[in-house]
Amino acid sequence: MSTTLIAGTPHSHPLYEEIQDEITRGLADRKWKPGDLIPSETELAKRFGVSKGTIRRALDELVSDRILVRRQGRGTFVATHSPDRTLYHFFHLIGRDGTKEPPAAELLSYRVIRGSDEACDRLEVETDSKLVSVRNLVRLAGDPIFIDEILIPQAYVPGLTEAIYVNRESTIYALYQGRFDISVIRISEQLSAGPVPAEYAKPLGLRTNTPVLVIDRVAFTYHDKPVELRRSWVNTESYVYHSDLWKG
Amino acid sequence: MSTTLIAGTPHSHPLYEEIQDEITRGLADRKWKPGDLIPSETELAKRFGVSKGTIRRALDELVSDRILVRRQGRGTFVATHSPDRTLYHFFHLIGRDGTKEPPAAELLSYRVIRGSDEACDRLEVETDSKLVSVRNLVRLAGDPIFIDEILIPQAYVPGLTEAIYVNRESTIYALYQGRFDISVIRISEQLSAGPVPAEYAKPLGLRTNTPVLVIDRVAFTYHDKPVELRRSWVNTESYVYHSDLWKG
DNA sequence: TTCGATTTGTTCGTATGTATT
DNA sequence: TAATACATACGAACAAATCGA
Repeated sequence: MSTTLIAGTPHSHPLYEEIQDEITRGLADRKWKPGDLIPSETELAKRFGVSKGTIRRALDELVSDRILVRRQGRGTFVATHSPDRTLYHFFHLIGRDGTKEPPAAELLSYRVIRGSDEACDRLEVETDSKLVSVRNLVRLAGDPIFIDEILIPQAYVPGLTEAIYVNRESTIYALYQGRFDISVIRISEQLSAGPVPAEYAKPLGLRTNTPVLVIDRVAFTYHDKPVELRRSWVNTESYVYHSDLWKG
Repeated sequence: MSTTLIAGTPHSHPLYEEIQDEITRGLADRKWKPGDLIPSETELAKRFGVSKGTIRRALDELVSDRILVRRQGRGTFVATHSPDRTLYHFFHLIGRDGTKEPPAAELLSYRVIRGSDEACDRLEVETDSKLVSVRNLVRLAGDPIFIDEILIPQAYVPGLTEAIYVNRESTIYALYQGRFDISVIRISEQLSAGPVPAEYAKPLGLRTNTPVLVIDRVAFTYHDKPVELRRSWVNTESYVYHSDLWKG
């Protein structure tokens, strides 16, 4: 109806995509927050002036992307970074025998720095922007397995302090979401191998130059906006990175 | 309507799942082969005695898993291992600058061996089964980047010879599919870091003990049946393993 | 080139089943 | 129990792409 058709431009978007965009915009604008119940399919159908089937079609992809969660008899909710979601969706280290262990982070350093050109570029913020830099030693089943270096624009986490960071419950992504309204919904990782950095050999209990897995991660929120950079150095003696293709 | 409802047993499977299973069975049994046109939605609806909507629902997941491909105006086809599919779906090495290069394999050795207990176990074949073992040096943009060791039960590729292997067009998975009716539809990989094996240092142009990325892959066909093991040692100086989560 | 038949893509509406409150 | 919400299934209509006559 409001889909104005201009001659020559075959206005390719189907209705359900437009509605999907509208809903995603509502999520990005925090009209609906993680954990919230969004309007029922019937209500949305009324509001957008389309059939229930079209609403379902619009929600389908958001549900399969784990941005929304449908619960029969209750409603449709905005997904949250519950421990299990973060653990089994964004955490890919498993034991060589297939076992999963919850990570336990120990803070090594917490600083505010000026971002390098490359970091600012990848985060799509101005050059020299202030970034919060956090380094952790992470243990699995008690053993030190990897070291994390996290970079996030300070502007995205106003008021964050070392104390708040350390005393958080649950994961970092849950902290971003609960306290700063930032929902990480997608990550992109590049993996390579390299010698363990000199200063990390000791905390990881490795000899100099031992090969470690290097994981470079960018975390994105809605509309593919990058919000966090993270580099991990992993001792892969007992744990490996698991990638299942396809499907999730 | 024909879904006979027995009191107490809440006939757990929805209709579209049953139909999905039927179709998957047809694929596994090679009733429809890769590249084939499967019956139209209308025809399938008639054949199964359900509505077109239910057929679409049944096909949806197979399409999103890239097992089937829909083409408007033409029909629905069984997916094939076209070069681009294998390259962009099962091949995850990209340049550090994001560039993609087609891999060019050079045969190092082709043998038939007795599988180790572990290999036979992971391939779900009898202990001591004969396996074809292939080793390749793979170049990207002309440079030797990684080495492959492939293991596949000989029973799965009857008549395969070194000549056939070397003279194949396109990828190995396309060979499995075109000549041996084996469609790889899913792979599972475990990544770790380690020193380059002594015998591979030279062909890869690396110094002894240089860290390389080790990729352990299991390839599956329909019904999660494992068909191939593969281990790769990758020089990650210029190329990295890319993993996008989520979505494909 | 045009036209019609076929096939998938989109949208609508309705009915009924099942889970939750 | 009743109301509500999602899940499944059916059927119909038209749009868009394809292909051959």
